[in-house]
Amino acid sequence: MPNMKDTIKTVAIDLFYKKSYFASGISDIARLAGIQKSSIYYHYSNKEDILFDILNTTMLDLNSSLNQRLEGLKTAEEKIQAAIESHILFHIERQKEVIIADSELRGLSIENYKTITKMRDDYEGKFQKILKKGIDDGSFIKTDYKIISYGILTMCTAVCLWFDQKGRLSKDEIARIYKGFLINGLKKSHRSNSRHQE
Amino acid sequence: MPNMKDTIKTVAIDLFYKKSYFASGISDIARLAGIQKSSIYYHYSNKEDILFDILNTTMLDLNSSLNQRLEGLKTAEEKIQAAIESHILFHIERQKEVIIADSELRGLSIENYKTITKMRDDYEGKFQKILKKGIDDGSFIKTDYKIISYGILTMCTAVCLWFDQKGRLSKDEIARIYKGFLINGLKKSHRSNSRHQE
DNA sequence: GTCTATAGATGGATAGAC
DNA sequence: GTCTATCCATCTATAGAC
Repeated sequence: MPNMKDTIKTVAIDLFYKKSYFASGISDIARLAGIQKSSIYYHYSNKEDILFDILNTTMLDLNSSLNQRLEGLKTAEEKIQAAIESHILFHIERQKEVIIADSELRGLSIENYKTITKMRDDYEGKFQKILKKGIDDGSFIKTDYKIISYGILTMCTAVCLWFDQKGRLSKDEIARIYKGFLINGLKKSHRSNSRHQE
Repeated sequence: MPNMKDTIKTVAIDLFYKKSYFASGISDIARLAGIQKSSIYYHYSNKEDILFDILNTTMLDLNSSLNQRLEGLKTAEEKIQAAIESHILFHIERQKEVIIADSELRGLSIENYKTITKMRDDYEGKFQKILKKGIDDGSFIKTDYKIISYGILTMCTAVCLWFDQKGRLSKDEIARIYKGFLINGLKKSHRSNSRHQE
């Protein structure tokens, strides 16, 4: 039994995803929510407020998903695998919201913009910390960890753009393939390993 | 000496990049181009026509950049390196346009949408063909070449989102780092190589 | 090829009744 | 908490003079 504020938020997510924020009108939201457009303003102070609510919730949830998934893990390799998996699964499960988060930041006021990008930067920082540790302790190849963090994150973020619920592969299979590829790219060529056979 | 149509296109690229397509008005474009808004309609039949012109040119140029760069190359490894480099450099050199191309497809009519996505799919197909060849001939690890093509392409596409002209690294350095990382991820662990020392 | 003028619709937002 | 009614700004696009 969702209250009206949740209903408004849900239809707004749908609209912003399908038509973009600026192409969606308050009247569109009201029509889909089944109320008059003036009633929107009882729940939200203006249009941007709806957008901010969506982005804020999304970033908070993204961040706590990562924190939960990392709990108790020790090595950089374990951690980066868990972080990659968490990021991919979130970007599939919350497809519409993360697409909005990735494309509608221009709809925010300067202040709100800073709030959201700060959360995003903190989140990225956690990936960078893991990568740096793995490079420093010799688990990963020597590379520019900042640039590679952008690479990994944007590659896994973009899954939300092409993932198809009815497609050939499940979200878990995609996470597995990406993890394998990325870990292979991060690790050295194992020539120093004791194993000499596959 | 640009003509007025080019001027309109240039300021539209700037506006659509900064404010998004739907948040940009014909009056904004006219003001920046230094003419009255009605004069826009002498050069373009409507607002969408401007967007389509931008996207069409961008896709044509992206595609021909790739074709030129691939000319004469033989092996899958040579080809994928060249393709990655071409893709990254284009996404830095034409930053504004590719950001529009990646976020404003919803502004197109069904017909125009099909035209642009067809060009994008053909372009992606070239990457997939190279990857498949490399997997089949044993140069690359056995993996899902379609999924990995999305990974490589979206990772290199997203460079346009974070690249900073005044930043620490040049576009060539970024291309080199990404190429190294991706090739390392695509190739086997060399355990069968004759070299046993770094 | 660019102008002035304007049509006609829709945008976000507010006032005040219930 | 939702409604009706309305304000005013802005939007895309067109007509017709120069």
